[in-house]
Amino acid sequence: MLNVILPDGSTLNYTRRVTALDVAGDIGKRLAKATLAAEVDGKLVGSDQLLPAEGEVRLRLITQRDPEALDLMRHSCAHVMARAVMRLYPGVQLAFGPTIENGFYYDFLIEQPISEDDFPRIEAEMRNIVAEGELFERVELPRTEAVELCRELGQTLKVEHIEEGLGDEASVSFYRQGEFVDLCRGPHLAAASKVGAVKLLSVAGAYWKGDSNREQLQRLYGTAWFTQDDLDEHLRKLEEARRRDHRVLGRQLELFMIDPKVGSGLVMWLPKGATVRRELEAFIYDELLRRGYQPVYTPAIGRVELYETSGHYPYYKESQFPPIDLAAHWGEGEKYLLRPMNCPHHIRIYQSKPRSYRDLPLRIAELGLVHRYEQSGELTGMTRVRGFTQDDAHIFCTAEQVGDEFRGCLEMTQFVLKTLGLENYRVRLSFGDRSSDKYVGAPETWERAEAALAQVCREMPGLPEPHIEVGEAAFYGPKADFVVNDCIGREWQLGTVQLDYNLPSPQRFGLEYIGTDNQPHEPVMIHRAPFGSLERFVGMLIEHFAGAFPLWLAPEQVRVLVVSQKFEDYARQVERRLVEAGLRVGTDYRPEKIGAKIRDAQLELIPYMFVIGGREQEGGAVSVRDRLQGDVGAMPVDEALAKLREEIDAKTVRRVAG
RNA sequence: GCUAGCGUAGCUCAAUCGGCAGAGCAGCUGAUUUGUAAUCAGCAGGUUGUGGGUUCAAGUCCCUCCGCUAGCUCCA
Repeated sequence: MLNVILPDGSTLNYTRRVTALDVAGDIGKRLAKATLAAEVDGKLVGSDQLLPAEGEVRLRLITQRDPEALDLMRHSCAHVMARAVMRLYPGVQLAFGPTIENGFYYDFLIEQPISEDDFPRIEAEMRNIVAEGELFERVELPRTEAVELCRELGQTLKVEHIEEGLGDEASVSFYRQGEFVDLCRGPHLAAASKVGAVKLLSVAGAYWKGDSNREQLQRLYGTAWFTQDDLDEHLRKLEEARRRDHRVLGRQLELFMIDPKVGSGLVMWLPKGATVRRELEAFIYDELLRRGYQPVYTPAIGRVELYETSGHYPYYKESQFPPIDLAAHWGEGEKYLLRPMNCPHHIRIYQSKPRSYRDLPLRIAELGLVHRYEQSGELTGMTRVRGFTQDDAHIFCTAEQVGDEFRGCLEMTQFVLKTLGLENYRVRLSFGDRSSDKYVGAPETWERAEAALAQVCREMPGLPEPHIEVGEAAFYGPKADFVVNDCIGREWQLGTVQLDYNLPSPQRFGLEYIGTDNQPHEPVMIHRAPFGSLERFVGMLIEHFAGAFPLWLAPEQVRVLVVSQKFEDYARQVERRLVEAGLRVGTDYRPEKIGAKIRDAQLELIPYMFVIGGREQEGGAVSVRDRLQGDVGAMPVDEALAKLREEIDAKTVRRVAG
């Protein structure tokens, strides 16, 4: 006899074999109709799978309301799409078709390229399949028979996957829908008819098993929701993201440009973007000084030997601009590298004189310009570029000081992110993989460093529980990366704090300090660039604020508008006072109607407008128009000025969305 | 780097089957002197990304290179 325990504690007993769907049917007809799958003793299974004959099982029925449901439906949706593609393109080889955030994809090996023009056909075929409403039927086969089946079906990628990827499994499962059979762990919806509103989004290349030496597949991306409304809402969000694209806003608002004649991936900051950057830099420098960092300036190139010593040149040779070889041009001279990182220069500053334990921790900071030859397909706006400015610093300290210093880095990052209204972020701890030979240094050193990082993160007030990812570390040490959510929930990987026991070692630069025992010791290095690069950081801020920066960052903080050119003299007096008070002021003295001037200033996302006409001139006042609230009335110039000053000094973030 | 798509005026876009390159905004000139999201008129703006090919004829078809977009691979 089988004893089925439901989440509310009630139980049902069966002497015959039943499926989750049978149980749902015994509870209620509507529940049975709504049931998409089931969780049996914590494991997700199809609703049509037989429960054990006897014993006791905990059963939870999954309906649209459950968080797993969407994922399940999207997975079935991937199968429906694959089936549609196989009907339309004979000879297709199937690869993988998992769910992803908000949707799913499926990888196909086909000779003939699929383009977005083909989407309507594929979608139509998918609708046919959903209308046919066939059942997803689970079939378990012994490994050898499974291989045989895939061979018969001509699915050689699946054959390879069973033989190499699923080598340990005694049996493997398939899902069958009419003529369509696919290797799949499941579970699935009971039938294709439960698939909701679907839209194909894009097609792109992908490598078989993620290996760039293997076959290139065609990956079809789609999104799926239970209702048309949910789908429409999702498409609206995608549209919203496009509207905030920093590449579009960057051009519209004249913040930055990238010119192919100068070079791909090389950002030029236009005056308005430069203003935003300058304010951020000033803010960051203030915080660095407050926290005992010592700013330096060092050159953007260095001799190749320097990077051979650090190990970066051999390791990352392919992704650096090739050395400048003076000998090749002039018959004699050395080779220089456009620096791909700042640490060697800072290390040489450390080594410029003997260091004592009294000098430590030594914190050397620089907004350092570095260049890396990123692959052409990687370049994107300001977020992935070939020349960028790291908010870099290197901390040289004793092993005992590592915890405190690491904590200090986290604290400063928290403070800066909070100031910008970026309250949602996570910390990803990237650890080494002991089984890989990619990493340098002794395993004990790694263990110690990783334990220290994890402990500090866990003890840090206000910091979310860190996610640990093994195998993501830099080759010289573990790191903590900041992944920030912007106001529409997208993730941005920004900066990083990294422990380094490698560069100070005798095999590299051989750093030393004299300890209290009058003996030389090896310091530990911390690399930290909590915002990554200014380029990426500002790119993220543009999208986060949708181009409407808080007053302290806004390139133009106030625009003085005259109702008629008759009032220009008074307006110029007001303008002068604002400029003298340190505000960034623009003016509009065109012989235009006031409505047109306001419209232009609104579209340029200028936070405040001071409107001046006869009434203001008589009263020594300005009419203040707030970009967000509209007309807020007239007030004396001093009062308006004080209001703005206060908002600037407080670095107020008034609104990020919209 | 790979796969696919794309590249027309400063910007956003049009140009039927291969048949005289066009509009709006921005710009310039003139008129208008305006009270809280677009005043009117005129003018100018182009070797259709580059180089080659097919054709009587190429923005349109083919090839090369450059660039951009999506994704993959990479990311010190």
